[in-house]
Amino acid sequence: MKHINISRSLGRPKRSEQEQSTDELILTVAGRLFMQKGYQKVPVEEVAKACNVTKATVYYYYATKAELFTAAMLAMMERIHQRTLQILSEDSPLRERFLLLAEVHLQATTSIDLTTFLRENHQVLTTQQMQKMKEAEEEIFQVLEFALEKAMRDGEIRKVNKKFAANAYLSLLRMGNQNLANGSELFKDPKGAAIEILEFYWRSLQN
Amino acid sequence: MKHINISRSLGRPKRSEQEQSTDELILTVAGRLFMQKGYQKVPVEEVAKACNVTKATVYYYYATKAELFTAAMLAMMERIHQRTLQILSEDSPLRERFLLLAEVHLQATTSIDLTTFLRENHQVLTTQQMQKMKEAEEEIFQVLEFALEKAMRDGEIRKVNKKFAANAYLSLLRMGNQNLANGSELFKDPKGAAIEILEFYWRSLQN
Amino acid sequence: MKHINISRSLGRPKRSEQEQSTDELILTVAGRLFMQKGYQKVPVEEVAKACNVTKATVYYYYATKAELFTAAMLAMMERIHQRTLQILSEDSPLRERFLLLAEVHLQATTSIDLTTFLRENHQVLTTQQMQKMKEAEEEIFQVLEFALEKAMRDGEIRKVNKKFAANAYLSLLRMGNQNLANGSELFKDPKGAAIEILEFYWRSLQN
Amino acid sequence: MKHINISRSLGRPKRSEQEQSTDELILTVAGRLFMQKGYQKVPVEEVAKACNVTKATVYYYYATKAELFTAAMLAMMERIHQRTLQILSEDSPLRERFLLLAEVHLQATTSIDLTTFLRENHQVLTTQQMQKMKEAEEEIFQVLEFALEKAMRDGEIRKVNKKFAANAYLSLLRMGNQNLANGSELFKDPKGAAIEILEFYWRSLQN
DNA sequence: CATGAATGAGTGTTCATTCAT
DNA sequence: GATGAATGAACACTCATTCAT
Repeated sequence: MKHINISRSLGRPKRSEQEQSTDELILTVAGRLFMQKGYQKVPVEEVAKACNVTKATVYYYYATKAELFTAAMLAMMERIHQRTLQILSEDSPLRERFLLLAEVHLQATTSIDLTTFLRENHQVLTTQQMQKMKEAEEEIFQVLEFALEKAMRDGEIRKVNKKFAANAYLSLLRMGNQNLANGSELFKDPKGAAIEILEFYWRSLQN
Repeated sequence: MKHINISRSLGRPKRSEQEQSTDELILTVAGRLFMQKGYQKVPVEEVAKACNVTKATVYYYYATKAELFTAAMLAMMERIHQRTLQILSEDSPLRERFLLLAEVHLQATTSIDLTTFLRENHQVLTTQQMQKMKEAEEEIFQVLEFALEKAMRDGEIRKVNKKFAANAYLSLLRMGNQNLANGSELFKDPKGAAIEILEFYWRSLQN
Repeated sequence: MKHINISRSLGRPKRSEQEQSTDELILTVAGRLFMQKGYQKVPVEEVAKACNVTKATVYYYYATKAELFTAAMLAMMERIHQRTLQILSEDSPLRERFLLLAEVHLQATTSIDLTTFLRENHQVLTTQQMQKMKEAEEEIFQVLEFALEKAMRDGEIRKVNKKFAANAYLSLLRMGNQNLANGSELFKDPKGAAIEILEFYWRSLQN
Repeated sequence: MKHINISRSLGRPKRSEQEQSTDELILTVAGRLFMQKGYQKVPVEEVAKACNVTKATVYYYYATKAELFTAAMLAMMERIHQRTLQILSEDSPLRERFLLLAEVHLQATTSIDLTTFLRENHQVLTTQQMQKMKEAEEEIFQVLEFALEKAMRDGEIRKVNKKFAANAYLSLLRMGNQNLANGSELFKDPKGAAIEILEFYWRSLQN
């Protein structure tokens, strides 16, 4: 209703937040802030200011803070979902695709791993809101599981519990993200981290 | 007036909270609550009430909420440290010790993985407080790394970056914890989870 | 787009709200809502929604909320005025006319007694707005007073302060309304209430 | 618990609000303000300021605004109850006692008639809070009804529905209060009003 | 050792009102 | 004639913290 989506260049959707409609701008900014500081530590006012609008404007579009949070997270997850889907749709060997995926996600500020983050903030959300989040999360997992399943069928990797393998993969990526985020000397750069993580992970999948 | 502790169902009451001195009681209870709900969502008042004392009493022992948090976390980490140290000090094969460690920690409500938790709440702490936490965390890691190093020297596992391996191990354990915590069907019980996780992890360490 | 009025149970919908012009519709609906919940507890938005228009539309017709309130109340009072005038214009004995008036008003959701209601909300109105209200109220009183005066002249009732008598009459009607509105067992139905009230009131007017 | 009632001279409890404990002070002031301007139009902050404390202090004693309101009203009603009881307990003729009661209440800023007032603000209260109010109101009515009943038994007045008669009496007093409050020329002073009202009312009770 | 009282600085949310279209 | 977008000013309520006793 309040959406007037005026195009969206598929290539690099980063630059020029000014072009977004106000509600989209709020969504993007809120998502960034919530991820950076956590739900509790971002007053609605801060989101508003970062968007050059007033608190009341935020409430014009999103009825409650929790709803804004939900919407922002869902949008984020959808972006991740798409990016993941796109990478895994190529037809190179799974190992290559997983490596690429790792690189991409270790570079992104928005981690693939909303899991932890959501769990922390799950208490403010209504059951329905949580449900939506779970579904969105599940979709992302399914993309991974599907790719793993195919690789098993093709004999590219050994038979494993695909759910487990998907979880483990994301878990290791999250570890990478965190070590990159804080100044740990474990990894120097995303690329190196991706390689090391995948090399380690892959051993567990090998025939 | 005597404390009349009317039980508190969640998380087994650490045998005989009544016997602890007030400051220890506060520490324990605070630790439990912070872990359950997160730093932001636990008012000092709540800690106080759960201890049958007043807010002012909490402040009598701990100058600020952040300090209480720090102290509670350090105590927790110390307990984990000790437990970990104890398990890894035995002289069975590393794989067995890691399995046991996994079992123990997947059963505990207090996860071995404070890493994530600390990162969330890191903004309220002073640099000094963070420093202490880092050190405590580091100690836990070192126990793992030491065990891994020895196993490498003994040829029990292949040569790997021990820091990386320790991180990966904890990362997978955390994944286990989370899947056990929310109702995911991935694992049915801690024991099974421990086995599956270790089996997966170990493949990456094998010669 | 057509109005799709999905019924609104409380207070019979004043036959065919759809036919009214928008400004009249707003007036009617606002009147009903203000009476039901009180000025303060009816946001302009609520009036708008109940009319299937937007807030801005309400402001298009009425410059401020207070003005809308004033207009709605005046319209209401005018209706009451007319109804009262009509009943009291008949030439049956005063007692009969007062009884009929009582019945009619105890059945109406919109009480004859705006007095109290206005007093509550008098602080938001401008002096001029209050003035108009006072005048409208006064007109209603005058109809009663006129009838009382005539009855005195005709010897139908004893000599009393007509202003006082009019006030007392409305006061007792209000009491009736309230006892009917809340579930008090004092009265079972409007008709019975009217009879009882008039019987009591009349004794004070008798020669 | 938070009450430390340090005496209370039975004679004239008006003067010297400073002697009251903070919670009592808040109660008194809140009562006065709510009666003057209505629940909605008195921000908690205003109550606080009028007491020379901060908003937070008000909330220290009363969990919500509605609770403060309830407590203040109950206290008021209790005072009215006591005053009424005291006056009606004397053993002069009912007419004299009712006259005195009328005088007293027409002079008081705090009207005997909370009925209307409560009805307006009833929507913010919980059912339980409303219940308490109703009970307190009922008690006041019972004092009146009891006196009326006795007068009937003694043949001082005719047989009437005592509930009705009590309601009517309060209704007329309220009318008096309102006409005294706004500048209506109907009454010049409380004493005169009391006399006129009682004279009118009494005719309906006479044998 | 422990507490009751008090507070300052938020923080989510509401709402009357304006204005360009 | 009607509206979507935006806002400023309130306002209820929370909470970490202080302090005299």
